[in-house]
Amino acid sequence: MPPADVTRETTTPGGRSAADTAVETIQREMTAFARRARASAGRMHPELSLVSYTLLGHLEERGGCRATDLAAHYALDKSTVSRQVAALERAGLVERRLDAEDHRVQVLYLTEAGRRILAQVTESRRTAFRERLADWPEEDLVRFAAYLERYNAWPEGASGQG
Amino acid sequence: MPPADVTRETTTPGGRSAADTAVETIQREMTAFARRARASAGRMHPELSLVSYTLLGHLEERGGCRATDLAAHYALDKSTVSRQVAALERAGLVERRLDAEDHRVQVLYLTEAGRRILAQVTESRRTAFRERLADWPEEDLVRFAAYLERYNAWPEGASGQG
DNA sequence: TCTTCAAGTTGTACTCTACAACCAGAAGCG
DNA sequence: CGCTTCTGGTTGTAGAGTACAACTTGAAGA
Repeated sequence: MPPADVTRETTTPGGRSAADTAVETIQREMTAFARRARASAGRMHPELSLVSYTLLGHLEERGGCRATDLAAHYALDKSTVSRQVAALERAGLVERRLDAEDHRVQVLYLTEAGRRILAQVTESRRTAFRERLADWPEEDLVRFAAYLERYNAWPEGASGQG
Repeated sequence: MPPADVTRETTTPGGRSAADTAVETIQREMTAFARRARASAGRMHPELSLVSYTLLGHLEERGGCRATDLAAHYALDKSTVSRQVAALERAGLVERRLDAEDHRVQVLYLTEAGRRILAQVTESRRTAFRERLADWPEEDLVRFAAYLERYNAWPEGASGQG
């Protein structure tokens, strides 16, 4: 693990910049988080997987979109989305309506049940997050949120993971 | 989505505390990250899944441990760990040695090949992270890293996700 | 019209995962 | 000692999530 050519200010006694160490930590912690998230989400909400949850969330936010848009936005294969959507439809959480303009596309909408489930899971997730972040000073919460947004703003197709 | 009874200082014009909004954002962004991480890690390093990677990493860090320890540490079923370890052994990345004391346990060690692959994937992941974080001021990197560590320090079994 | 493109579906296969049933060695206890 | 119980690990089975390839159907252009 060579020190690499970062040209930043601070360096620790070990010759490694503080930025280097921080990047290392960010990598490790993001990885740890990712590893656990899916499983623990599944344990908490067996009725709605992490993927289904985010798909429903996107639908709610957009108010309706095409399967292809979901695939592109989440970097999933269209077959995967097709099956996910089919499952959500079977469960009565989304409905599809043929586009009047283009008969190939079907626009997806949340049903009432879908909206309800989504709100319910969102609320329970919110509670869990709130509990977890309960003793953080507001200032830190705001900064952490900003960092995450900035981190995730990285374009989907780029090389960085996540 | 009711405002909920948070009793913190700042409130926005909309009557929602800044802390509330921040928690919301943290939840959304962590979820988004988790959803994408596994797939993108898999695309980047087909030779070493995210799970295998973290298992090898743990082995390197600890210098050898039991399958049960891995299962406990990562909240995985022992059967899952058993199969993962079997695959890693087939690939020649780890080796098992029977414990002299207790003939039920097999202690796992990284092989040379395992150490090499791990270093290689770590390096390539590090590069990707570095690229992604290239234009962050050092101060922000350090703070972000600290926040993540603090966030992940939440005990494994607790209700918060991740 | 003929070709090419785009949206979705279906067949197939692979990985990760959990749960349950099981085996083998260890430990405690009569 | 011998029985029960506990612990570490493997195997059978099943299900979710995913990708890739092949296909269908409708739209758009040459």
